[in-house]
Amino acid sequence: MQQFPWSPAATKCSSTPIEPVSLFAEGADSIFADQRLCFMHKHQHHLPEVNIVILMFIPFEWLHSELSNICRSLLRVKQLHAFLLKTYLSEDPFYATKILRQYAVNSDINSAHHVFDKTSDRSVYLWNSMIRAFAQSQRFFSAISLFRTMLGADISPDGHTYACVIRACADNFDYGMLRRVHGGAVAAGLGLDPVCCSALVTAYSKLGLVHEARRVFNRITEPDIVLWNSLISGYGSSGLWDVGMQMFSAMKLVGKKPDGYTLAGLLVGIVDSGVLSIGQGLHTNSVFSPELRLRVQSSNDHSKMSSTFTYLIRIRVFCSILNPDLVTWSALIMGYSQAGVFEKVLYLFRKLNMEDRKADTVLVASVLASIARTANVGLGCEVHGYALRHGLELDVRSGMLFLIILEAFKVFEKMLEKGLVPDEATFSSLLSACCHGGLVKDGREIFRRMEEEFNIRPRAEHYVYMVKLLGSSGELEEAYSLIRSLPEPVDKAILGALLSCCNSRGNSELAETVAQQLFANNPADNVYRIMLSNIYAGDGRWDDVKMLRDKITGRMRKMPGLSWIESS
DNA sequence: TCGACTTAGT
Repeated sequence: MQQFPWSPAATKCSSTPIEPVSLFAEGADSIFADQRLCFMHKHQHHLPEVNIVILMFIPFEWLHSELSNICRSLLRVKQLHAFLLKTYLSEDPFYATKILRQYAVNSDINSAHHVFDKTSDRSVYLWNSMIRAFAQSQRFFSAISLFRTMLGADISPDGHTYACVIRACADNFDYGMLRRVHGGAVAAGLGLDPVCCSALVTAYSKLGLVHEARRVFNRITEPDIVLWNSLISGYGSSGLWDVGMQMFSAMKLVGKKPDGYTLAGLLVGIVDSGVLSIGQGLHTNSVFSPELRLRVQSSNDHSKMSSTFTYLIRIRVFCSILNPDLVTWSALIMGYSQAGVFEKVLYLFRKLNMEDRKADTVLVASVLASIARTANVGLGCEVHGYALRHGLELDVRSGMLFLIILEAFKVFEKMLEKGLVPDEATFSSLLSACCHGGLVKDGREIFRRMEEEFNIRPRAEHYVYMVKLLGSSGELEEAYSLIRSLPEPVDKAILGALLSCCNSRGNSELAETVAQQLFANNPADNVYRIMLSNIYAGDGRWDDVKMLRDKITGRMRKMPGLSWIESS
């Protein structure tokens, strides 16, 4: 960092501490045109004996915003760290915490730990950030052991400390540890701490123990918004979105204003439950009437429920929230998209745009993929146009497959007309198109013709398409019998496709059969470990879950959600 | 004096 000569402004004011801003105002900008302006610490006791020493030509505002924004690269964090080390600020636990967290964000846990070690004056924030860094990088035992060290240190853990550890327990599916830490929090007098309790509610929900979550919630006399949201999300992800709706009403009754988290929690539950994919029929305005809710709860015949119902819920909920974030928008848009209410999808897309928010690639891709199921080219083009205008086209090509759905069969017919002979690849494309469009009947027909009419033996990829196509439309048994007609060992991609369908359709019995088979033949494959552990979790077999999880390394240690546990 | 607890999707 280049040192600048003393500025006239600085010498003039040298007898009294000055704010960087006033220094700037006094015409220093010409001198510091290139290098912002000099700063000094606001606290008198930090100042050296000389009245003013210019340490660096960087303003606090800049430094703070640099430290608070997430640094995109490790190099940048290292530069900032090196900069701080040249100043007395590196001793300050506040700045040490900021740097530590930036290292953690960039997955450099060793450097984060180094910062922690080198900081002698450790605030609760510093401890918590280090514990969180360990937990988020899946170093569960380091997190717990640091937590234990903290218990013996001369600083007391607070609600956030316990929240970090509790979350780590849930992420690690360690129910026993969760109970112990919960007990510890109560013993430490944090049993009613709002932050700690929010984490507990989320953790218990994540383990499929939403009733336990509710018990934690019930002990709090005046739950804050985060606690409400945690519980509502817990119900949503546990398949009990209707209870979530009741909590939502209760929440408004006591005057708590819902926010984006509330809505996302509700919507996720509704979307997950598949209620939205149900057709038309019932028309009513009394969205929250007990009568209607009863009807919905007691009805197993989902076809009686209508998109009107969920549409009204959504709009109501949405309007009651002032400033929905992208997660909320996306949850809503995805809900409409999956429900097939595409005019709403486009309406919200435009609205999102007008509010100066930008849909990200995942949202656009998801919407396109789900429009693909309707094979509506016009809509697809409109959304695709949106993607192009926003420079998202590179990421959404998978969503554009719907065009090939429609075109594939036309091309195929033309091929035959011209006397061309289709080959294996031709049928791959056709079956792929059927998969994307959910065209079960066409798929079956093409698969049959392929062998009978054109004398082509299906390869593994053709079976994968068929299994996906059948499985995702609920024809699990048919998919399984197709597989059983094959000689052993069955290609793992085929079995994997069926397993994935079993999981998403909630058929745990068949899923376990398939998973065991896969697991036996492919012991090194993490994907099947995760799917299998998901099944074990559903049966509360936490020891089995942990055993599998311990063998998984890297990014895949993050487990999928367990939303079906409570409902199954 | 400042930070932190809760949410989705190909």
